[in-house]
Parts: sequence; C-alpha cells; structure tokens
Amino acid sequence: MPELGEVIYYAKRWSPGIGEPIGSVQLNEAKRIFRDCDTVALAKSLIGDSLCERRTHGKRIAFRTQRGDWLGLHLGMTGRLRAEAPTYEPQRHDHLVLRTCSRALVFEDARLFGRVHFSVGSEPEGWAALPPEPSDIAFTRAYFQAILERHSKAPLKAVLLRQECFPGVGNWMADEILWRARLRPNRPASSLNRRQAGDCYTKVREVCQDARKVIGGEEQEELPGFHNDLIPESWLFRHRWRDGGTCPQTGKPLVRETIGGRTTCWSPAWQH
DNA sequence: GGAGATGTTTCAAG
DNA sequence: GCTTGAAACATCTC
Repeated sequence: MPELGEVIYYAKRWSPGIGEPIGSVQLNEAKRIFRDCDTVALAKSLIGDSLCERRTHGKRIAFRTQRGDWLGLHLGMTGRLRAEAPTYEPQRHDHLVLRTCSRALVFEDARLFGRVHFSVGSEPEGWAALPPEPSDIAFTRAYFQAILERHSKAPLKAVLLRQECFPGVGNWMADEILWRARLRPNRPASSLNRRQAGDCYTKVREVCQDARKVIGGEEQEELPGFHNDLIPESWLFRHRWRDGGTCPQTGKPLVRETIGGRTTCWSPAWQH
C-alpha cells in the first residue's frame, strides 16, 4: 500500500506513544524485516527510552529517541503502523511491538518486504545524503530536466518510480502524474518537448502535494480515516483498480499493461 | 489452483 | 562505468 501520503499517514499513527517511556520491546526475529538490523541493540537501547521525533522522507520513516538513537522503518508493499491498547497480543504478521504505559506501537507486514533499522547515536542508515523530495524547494525545473536526460531511454513510468529521483512516488502516483500531464507512460523520458516536460514537472509536484494533504492529512489536526471515499472522483486513483474502469476525462475505457515492470493504468484517448 | 498485488534489490546485458 | 530490464523476494486475496 504505502506511497508518500500513506507513509505519512502510518507514521502519524504512532504519535499517541511519542514521549512515553518504552517499557518493553517485542520482536519476531529471524525475519527478513530485520535483515540488516542489530536486534539485540535495538531491544536493549529502546527499553527505558522514548520516541521523541518523527520524520519521513519519501517512503522512509524514522523516529529519533530521547537518547539520540534512531529507529528507521520502511513499509515495503504491505507494511503498516498501528497504535493498540497496551495489553495487545501480537498477531502472526506483527514484527515489532513497542509498549508504553498507554499504547502498544505495532509494526506489521504480511509480505515481509519492509525493513527495520536501528542506529545508535546517529542518523539511520541512508539518511545522511537524501535527494530532494518533489515538494521540496530544491526540486527545481532544471533538476527535473536533468533526471529526464540522465534516464533518456527509459519509459517515463519507470523513471517516475525511481526513489533516488522521485522519493515517495509509487505505482499509483506515477500513473496519476502521467494521466494529469496527459503523457503516455511508455514515452522515453527524453522525448518530451519543453511544454510537456514543464507539465510533467508541475504534475509531479501537484500529485505529491495532494497525497500529503489528502492522504497524509498534513494540513489537518486529526488523522483522516483511511478509505477510498477520501479521494476525489476526479483523480485517476478512484478508477484505476476496477476492471472496466473509465477515464474521468474522456469516459472511455482505461487500459492496464505492464510498463517499467509494473502494472500501469492509463487512458489511450487522453495521454499522448 | 493461478494470477496479481500501491516495493526494493540484485544481476546480467547493452 | 553507466543505464536498463527482468527476476527474486513471501504472503495474501480475488
């Protein structure tokens, strides 16, 4: 599930436990999730400490602790964070549970594509030199153009999915961007004229902003609920998964095919 | 039973 | 050395 907006959404679900001392750490070890994590250090260090700062970048989440350590999380394809009652009993797919007096903070992931990192006294691995997020001021038109030129032969869809270029953009966001920019997903990245590249740049930023606001609830006090009704009918998102879905612009059938190694939904009559 | 799923890594080929 | 594309990963749902 998790792309930019969902990542922010799930990260916020641990908020009720922030600032509260961690009484116990429970983990399901010998799992892919912990493949490059020192689980002994994690458990030992977190007990008695508390989470004090939440950060997200693209699809990554990190929590800084009071003592200055960092817990890094990646949700993979099916990862989720939840806050449960303090007596919560972990289920089969719950891999990490942090208990405070008022909550059990749970990381679950059925498919095990997610990851947990822990670093003592420093930033989590890979957070030292991060590329600008599309909503960042540093994500300029020229920066975007350089990405298109670097990956000139690759289909636009594949380029948009590159996390070192467009952190946070996932499969549905890439399709949404291309649909709003009216560009065919299989166009080579360098085939756009100046106007098309400009449109694509604008839509990348727009979709990222929309995801933050509508799904991540960045401008709201309360966490939004999580159901499709939140997403406007005018987005491709609402139509893309259903068989027989139609383009909200043309009313004609949407097409699904594999482009850039992923299922891609697009509107042939609308995108050129 | 089979196909496909909103992600990343790894490897081979160009 | 760089870019690109395909396969692998593990489990659930339709």
